Amino acid sequence: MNPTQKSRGRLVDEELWGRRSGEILDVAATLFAERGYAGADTQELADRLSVGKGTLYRYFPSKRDLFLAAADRAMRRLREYLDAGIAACDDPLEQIAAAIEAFLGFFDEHPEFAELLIQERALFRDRNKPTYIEHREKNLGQWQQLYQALIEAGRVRAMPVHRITSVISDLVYGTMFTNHVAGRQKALRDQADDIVDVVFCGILSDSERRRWEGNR
Amino acid sequence: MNPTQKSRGRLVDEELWGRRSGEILDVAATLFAERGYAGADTQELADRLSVGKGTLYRYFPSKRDLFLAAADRAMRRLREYLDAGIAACDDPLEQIAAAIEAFLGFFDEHPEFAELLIQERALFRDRNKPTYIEHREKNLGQWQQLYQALIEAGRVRAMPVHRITSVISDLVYGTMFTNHVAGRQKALRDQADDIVDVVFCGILSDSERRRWEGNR
Amino acid sequence: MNPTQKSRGRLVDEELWGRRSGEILDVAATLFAERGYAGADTQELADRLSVGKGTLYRYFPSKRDLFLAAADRAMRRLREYLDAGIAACDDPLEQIAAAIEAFLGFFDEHPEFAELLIQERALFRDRNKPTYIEHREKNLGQWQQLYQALIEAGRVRAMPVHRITSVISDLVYGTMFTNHVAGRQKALRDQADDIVDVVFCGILSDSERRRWEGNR
Amino acid sequence: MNPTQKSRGRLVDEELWGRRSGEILDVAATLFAERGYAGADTQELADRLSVGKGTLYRYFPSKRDLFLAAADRAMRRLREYLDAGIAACDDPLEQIAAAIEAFLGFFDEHPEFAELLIQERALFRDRNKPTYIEHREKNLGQWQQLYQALIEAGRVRAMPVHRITSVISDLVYGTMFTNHVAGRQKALRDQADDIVDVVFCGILSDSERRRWEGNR
DNA sequence: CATGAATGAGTATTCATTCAT
DNA sequence: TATGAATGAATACTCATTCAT
Repeated sequence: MNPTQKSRGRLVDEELWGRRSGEILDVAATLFAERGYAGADTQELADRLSVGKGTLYRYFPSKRDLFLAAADRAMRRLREYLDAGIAACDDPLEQIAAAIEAFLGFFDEHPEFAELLIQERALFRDRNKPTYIEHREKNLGQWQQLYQALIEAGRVRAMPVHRITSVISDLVYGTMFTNHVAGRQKALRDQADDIVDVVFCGILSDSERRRWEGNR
Repeated sequence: MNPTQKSRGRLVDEELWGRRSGEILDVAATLFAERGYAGADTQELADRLSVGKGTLYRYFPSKRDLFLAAADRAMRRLREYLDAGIAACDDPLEQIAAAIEAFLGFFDEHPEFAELLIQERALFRDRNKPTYIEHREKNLGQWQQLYQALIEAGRVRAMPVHRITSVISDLVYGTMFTNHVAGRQKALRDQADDIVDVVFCGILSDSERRRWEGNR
Repeated sequence: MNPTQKSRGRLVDEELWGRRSGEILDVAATLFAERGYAGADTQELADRLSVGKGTLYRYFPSKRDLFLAAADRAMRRLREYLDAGIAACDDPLEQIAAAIEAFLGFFDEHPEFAELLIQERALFRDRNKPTYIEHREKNLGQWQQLYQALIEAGRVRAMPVHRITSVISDLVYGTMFTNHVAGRQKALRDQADDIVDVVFCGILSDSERRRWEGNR
Repeated sequence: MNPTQKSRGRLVDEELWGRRSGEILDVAATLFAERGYAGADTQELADRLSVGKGTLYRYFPSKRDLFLAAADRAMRRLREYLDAGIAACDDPLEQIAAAIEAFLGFFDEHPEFAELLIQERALFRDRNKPTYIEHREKNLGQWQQLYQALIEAGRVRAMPVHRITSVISDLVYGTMFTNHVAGRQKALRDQADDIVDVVFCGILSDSERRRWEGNR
């Protein structure tokens, strides 16, 4: 049992551990979404995974931790999905549009993750920050840099960058929520275009905009 | 026990009924917000109201119904609050701005109602439409008429009106949620101004907007 | 609802409460004795009492509290039993003999109470003092006064009174335990006589006693 | 693999077996005493011994057997300890005193063994005789012979020998229990002296003893 | 009408034991 | 032989709801 073997052994174990954790979280996310947190029975989760209930507790110390881990996993996946969407564009403005569409597309493909985020805040009101807010704050900085650069390049109006990030963040969250709860009413692409159109250009006519800006 | 007395008696009863229902819903809304739906004990509700537990069940057939009635009441109050805010302005654009600020202000004053809406969807996933969505759809028509008129008056750009209502609705919901969950970071007035600024004028510079619109 | 009625109502309630508590404790003591603490199922207790499980928890906040209350009740009953036994005698020495016999007789009649005391210490090792020790210490003073008087009257040898109380207490506890666990091997009366004979007169012959006392 | 090697191998194995069993029982006794039977986790036992959980089951078929073996081991050690104490004296009466002191001293040095005996009866009520009672009965005969000889030698009063053995056995058990549970209140030596004084000489004064014996 | 005592369904979690490696 | 990952039986406690008074 030399260090190499040991190390290899550990690697295998860690891989196994990570794989099984992931499987559990995937199935758990779906179950939580289907039944709600309270309605989700640990026994059913074990049955769906074809493992004993005790095994679940070897990986996650409680149902609550399992839920929160699933929510966290959802946000990591969202991040990857967004990054992939953004990377497909070169122009910063197109990156913004792509991020908006990717955000909505992600939750459209994974309604169970939308459900997780909605439930988390309702059930674990004691947590300082829900998973969603935490991830949002983590990404804030890079968006603000991007907007700052666009302002300096004269492509975006001069305004505090946090105004842009706040409005867009809140808008996409609200849209995701409404889509999930009330059902999406139009093509995803069109929906993203609507958002981008309003956020980029505003709703006022040119003449009215001049008047409105003059008044302030 | 003549008809008159009976009728008067009924009137009195209905008044009493409505008053007590209202008291119950007020206290219930606060309790649900403090403890969450599951954590809210009917016994504690009865204690806070100084009535027996059985009495609650004379007014509402179940805890669930009580919760949903409280959520519905919150939305009625929101409606009244918005109407009052809108009525203070004459200009349609200012009415829009006022409605946005009133919406955020309402939930700022009544965080327990924000909590109710958040919890409702998480807990009663079987309901066709959450209270919030139902009320939103109920008010949709009048807003669309208002935007249609503004477009015809050349004050708002020509675009499908649902685009405007969707974006604004989702944006204020998302903002309300974020405020409630993560705490509001700036003055309510400034926050409303940010939203109005972006929605009315967009974020692009004049030159960039022309280019962007040219590309479509 | 004048004070008298109220008072009467309360009395009735307290009576009812006390009666039901007592019934529960009686049945619980037997069940704990039969099955042991861990083996005693709250459901079975409820069944034997023909009440719902929830009712038990209206009277006792936990299984543990129920057990401890039953142990405490056992000690109160022992005390009453001892007092009755002692009261039947006038002569102090006969009172001592009577108390010893009563102690053994009590646990002979109520083996479930013996079981309770034995289990208590094994299971609730965190308690400062088991019920038995607490009651024992509570009664210590009066026995010491009695022995002191007997010494002053020249009926008991001059010696520290705590020596007498300790030895007798430990002896009757040990005898109770052995009887309960291994079964009593002789008539209760004879057993008590054996104890009294040894404690009162010692085992040494007269000559040997003189030698032994001379050596010290 | 010739017979000799095999034989030697077996011998070695048996030694190893015995040594490891002993180690396990030592650690187990301490753990059971610290946490109680139910609170003692086989995992923690394995950890303290730096072996796998499965290994424990190669030595003892169940947790219960492990506990009982530990209790049995405690009694064997007590026996050795008593024998050593007795062997230090020549005079039978002094041997009795020595045995009493040794008994109390043993459990004073090994409170974990006291705990084991207390727990055993509470938890394994199905056993015919607890370990303690079994060992006690095993030693009964030799003590009775000793007392019989003392009676014939006129050093102990004429009385049934079982009276003496019962009283002394029960007394030392009760004292051990009280010491363990409530804490010893005086020097071990003094405590033993108290017991011996009462058992040997009784508590009555000479005159009262004559009267008492006359009455019977 | 009002009460609140009684109910009992419903569930997360633990941990001794097994057995494939 | 030794291991420790996997198992699943077993159980106290809560709290919405009922209904006799």
